[in-house]
Amino acid sequence: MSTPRPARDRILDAYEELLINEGPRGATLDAVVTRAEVSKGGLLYHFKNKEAMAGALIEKLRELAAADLQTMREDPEGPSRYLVRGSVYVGSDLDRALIGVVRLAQASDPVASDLLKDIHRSWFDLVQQEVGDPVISRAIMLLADGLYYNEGLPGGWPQDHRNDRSRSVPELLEVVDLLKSHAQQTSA
Amino acid sequence: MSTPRPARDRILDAYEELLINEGPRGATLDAVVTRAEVSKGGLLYHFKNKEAMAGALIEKLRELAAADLQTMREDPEGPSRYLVRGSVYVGSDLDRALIGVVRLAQASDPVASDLLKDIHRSWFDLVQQEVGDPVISRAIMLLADGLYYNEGLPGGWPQDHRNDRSRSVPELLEVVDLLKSHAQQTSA
DNA sequence: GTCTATACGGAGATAGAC
DNA sequence: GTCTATCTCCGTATAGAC
Repeated sequence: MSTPRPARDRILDAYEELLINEGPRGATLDAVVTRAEVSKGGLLYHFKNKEAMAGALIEKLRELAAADLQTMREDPEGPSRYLVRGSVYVGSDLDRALIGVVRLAQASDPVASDLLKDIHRSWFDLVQQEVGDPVISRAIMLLADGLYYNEGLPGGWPQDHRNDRSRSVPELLEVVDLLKSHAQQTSA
Repeated sequence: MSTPRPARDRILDAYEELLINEGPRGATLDAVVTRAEVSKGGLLYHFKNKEAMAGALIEKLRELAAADLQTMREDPEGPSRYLVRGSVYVGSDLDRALIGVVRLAQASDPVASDLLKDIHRSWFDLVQQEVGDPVISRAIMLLADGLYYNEGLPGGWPQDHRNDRSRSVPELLEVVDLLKSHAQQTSA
């Protein structure tokens, strides 16, 4: 007998999922309500309106991202490799919240955009601390961004399945190492 | 006395612009109609419905992309550098159509996704012909993708204005050259 | 804490006048 | 070829019952 998942959590998960798969347009209250198996009134008890629901998702991402940043700082492989590794969508809580909020940002939600900006900047700062050279750091960031968009966003680009995700990551990590070592040579 | 721009063109331009700036959600018939300065009936004379309007934009992109691919093939700097150069949004016809269609794909339009897939694959094929190594080719593609998303999509990621676009491109082209030269060493 | 009923507006689309 | 008028549906939100 597992306790049924609280309605509030079911609602937020459903909203997140719909944002990812259908986009902001598809993430209507009706759709959320159906997916979460609550009534419209039930939803609106937990979240005053749609904006409040988006706000809750954004807050959730803020917390998950802060925790992840700490992990990134402490990762023995270093921030660059951690970042690229983490830029393939595997459906973790962080992945889902992140892509959901990206969708909101794409729909011109300024709070969502601001948070993403913060997160992205934190990543960049860590990478640059490790790598030194800002141009190489930027190239690594772009590589990770491309990866995220390529594979994580349904319809963002083609998900080109010739390149099997799991196989291609170690190869990309070698490219990252190549770039890092070049940055060291330059600074020396 | 310049002849007024035909209504059909004005409509398509307005739709494109709204897709880019407001997303599919904001690109309503009402909004298009206002921006293009036609009536709703006028719009629906030229395009039977919203889907037809999207279809026209997709066709427009198909033609622009085909022409661009030819240019890419013939560019003396080679496909890789051409691609990265072209991956900063400068508001060309191709840029605008491309981002517009990306938005449609994000809203789960399968025709839009398919076309983007084709375009992306064509780019990859040219890059790989030039570079040889598939992993390096992929890294270059990802770099270009990241660039496009970073700078081209309002809200996609942060547009981090610390990195001035125009200044950063030549630096990134050097990274591309670095990757290319590494691919040659590997194959030798 | 969750439900039903309902008001309200916005968006897509049709019919037909000019 | 472009306009106005109008219909319908869907999505958000409120009120109030259980």
